[in-house]
Amino acid sequence: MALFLSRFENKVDKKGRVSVPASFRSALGDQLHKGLVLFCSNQHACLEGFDWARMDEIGERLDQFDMFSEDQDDLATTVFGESVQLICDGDGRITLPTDLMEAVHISDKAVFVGLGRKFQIWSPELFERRRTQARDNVTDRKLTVPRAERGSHDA
Amino acid sequence: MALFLSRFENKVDKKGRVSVPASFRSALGDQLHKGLVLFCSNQHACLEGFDWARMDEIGERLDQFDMFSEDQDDLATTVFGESVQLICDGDGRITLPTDLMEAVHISDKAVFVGLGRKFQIWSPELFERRRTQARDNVTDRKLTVPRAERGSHDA
DNA sequence: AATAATCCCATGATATCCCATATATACCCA
DNA sequence: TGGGTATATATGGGATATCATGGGATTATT
Repeated sequence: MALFLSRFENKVDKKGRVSVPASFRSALGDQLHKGLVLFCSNQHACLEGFDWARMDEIGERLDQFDMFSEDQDDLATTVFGESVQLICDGDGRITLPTDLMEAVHISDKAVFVGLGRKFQIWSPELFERRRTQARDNVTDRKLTVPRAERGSHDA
Repeated sequence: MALFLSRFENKVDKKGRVSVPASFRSALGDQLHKGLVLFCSNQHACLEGFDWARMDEIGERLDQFDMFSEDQDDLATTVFGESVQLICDGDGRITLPTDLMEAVHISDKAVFVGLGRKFQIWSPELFERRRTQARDNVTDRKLTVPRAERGSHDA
């Protein structure tokens, strides 16, 4: 499955187009033609991006909730209801919907941040803040990558 | 899995290219084509390098967190967001990104230090300092290599 | 027809490929 | 053992391809 790495700051032109980093595109492999799925993060002022395979998996995981549970509905509504599918054009660009851009304060520059299975899109200013915050959390709370195989770890 | 050993001082040309030591390359084996993953160390003024399999594994492990957990995001942002994937060219060289070079004060020479599962890249001057410091720590504190099987020692 | 979305091509910058050379190490044969 | 040759590795430079980006043309949309 796709693995998204490192950071890229790309320009957003006046039509709202941004180049998806080439390495992200190649990470998608043959999933590329299905495009990306974007939605507003619930935690941060940024967009979250996934490939289709991952969206499928999110569906699976939500299925583990009790059917008709409120939680499932809430999550499904924010994740699936709010998400958009964007196809790359011939030059590897996507056009960011204006409402999403406004929601996360992106105007003329966008930072793509690889987070492994997913990636995020930030305004450069907000990401700088987020970057130090994440780093501080990791050191303060001594977070480490969990060992293989154990059950889910959460805060 | 790859084992990185010993030290090599190689030149960095004006394009930012360095030869990856041949022994490191052969340690990578068939992982070579996927390249190396580099990022700034949190402890020292140096770069840390892993093979791709290792990165994949970290992605795998982070997957065990609940989706959208804060901890997962913090870790992923610092681990994946800060790292870069570098592919060796036909002559076994990588081009170091300028921002990484500046961060660890590498200009025209780079020292590759094998550390077993990972390796580090230093500027020759800083490494000399680090070398004596590490040696002193080991003798002062009588450090030894721990036995097998116990808990994971990870970044 | 007016507006927006998509496609297509041009450009500059950067990174990648390819070949030439130097240097060191391993190898071979007398 | 010694001398010489072959192989691998490191390094330099120029040609080539890729990528990000801008602008215009073309097609949908209503």
